[in-house]
Amino acid sequence: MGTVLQRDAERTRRALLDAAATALRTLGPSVSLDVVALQAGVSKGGLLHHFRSKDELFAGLAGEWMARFDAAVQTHLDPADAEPGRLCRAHIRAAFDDTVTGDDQLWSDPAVLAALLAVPEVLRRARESGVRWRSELSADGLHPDRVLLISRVLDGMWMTELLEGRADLDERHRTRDILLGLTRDTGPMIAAE
Amino acid sequence: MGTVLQRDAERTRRALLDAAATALRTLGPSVSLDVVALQAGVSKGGLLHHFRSKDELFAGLAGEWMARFDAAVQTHLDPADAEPGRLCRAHIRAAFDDTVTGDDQLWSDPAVLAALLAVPEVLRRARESGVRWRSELSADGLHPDRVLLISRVLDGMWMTELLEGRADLDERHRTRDILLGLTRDTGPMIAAE
DNA sequence: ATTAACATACCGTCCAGACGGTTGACGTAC
DNA sequence: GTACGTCAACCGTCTGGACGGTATGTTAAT
Repeated sequence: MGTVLQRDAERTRRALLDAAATALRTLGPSVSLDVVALQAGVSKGGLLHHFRSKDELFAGLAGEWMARFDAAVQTHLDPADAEPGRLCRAHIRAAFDDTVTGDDQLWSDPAVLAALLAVPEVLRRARESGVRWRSELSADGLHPDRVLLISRVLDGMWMTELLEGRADLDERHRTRDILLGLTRDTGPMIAAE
Repeated sequence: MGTVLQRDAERTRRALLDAAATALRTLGPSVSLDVVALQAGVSKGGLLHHFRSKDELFAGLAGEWMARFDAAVQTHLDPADAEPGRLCRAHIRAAFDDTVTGDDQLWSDPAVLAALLAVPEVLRRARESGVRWRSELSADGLHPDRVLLISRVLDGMWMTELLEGRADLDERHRTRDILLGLTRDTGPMIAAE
């Protein structure tokens, strides 16, 4: 049968990351390793076996966060869509996906993101991904001004959710539809021209 | 002559807040009171005289930040502008003001903002201001969709600067002009209709 | 003299990380 | 198939230092 890891290391690693995210959301970046370990049902020694330092734990969190982000975008890529702006549309649909639930919901909590970005080392890593996403979106075939606007709005969603909580469904749908319209050349033009 | 405060309490208070912001940017929210006090040229006892606890210091930081934000918007309010969207335009011009310098620049550093928002208590206060700004902008006489889009983009600027650094001048100007155009009913329409 | 504005010394707690152990899975040899 | 070596996965404890906050002095303005 499938290789069952000895004592399921991967499982505990996941549990540790989930616990860290949970604790981060409620306690901010000042969480202690003890709390995370306890929450994950592991001793502190066990935690330090998987992440040799607190920074490494945070780095792992950042990696997990970005991996989930990439995966979410990938999920929302429409195979039937071959027109310019398809990647933008995937980003938009991923950002406004309201069907996420369970553990995944934790990782889309803006408070977790804020706590993560407050850690200088994490911020450094996030910047690298930031420029990658930027270049990918730029190569999506849309007018630069449209990409510019869409990117800023998507970024803004995080900040807005952090400051005002998640908006009601109607507003979210309006925002999403405006953005999706911006990805269609037939949609209302916004760039000066 | 003008009331010179005894031993210039106001001055040291400012110095403490500036030092806290500086330390916050480089060290994240785990900054210690000792570091802040040292940086401000004050003993820890002196710090605790002005801010009786660490939370109070953070609360003071948040208050200062929001006060500076309000002041910046106020500065960019055009008295000669009486048309709908004047408050939105002030927000936009404030967000894209590149002439800020010196101490003020520190307070417009997104890393400071991120570190602040990671503190749960600060986040709570920020939320109150968030809904206030929102209602003010809604009463600015513009189409709701336009306000929606503009607000999101302005919020997004913080996140973008945090993740990618400040964009070059050309891009900033383009973004600003797009937004300013959105505040004019004669500008290109974006709302479905 | 009184009070605000600091400084100094100190205490109790918390916490990151080190360290030495223990347990269980897996291969290997017989 | 069983005894054994080995290595990753994990546990529990300890410690040195950092850190928030208190308690108490000291100085300057009014």
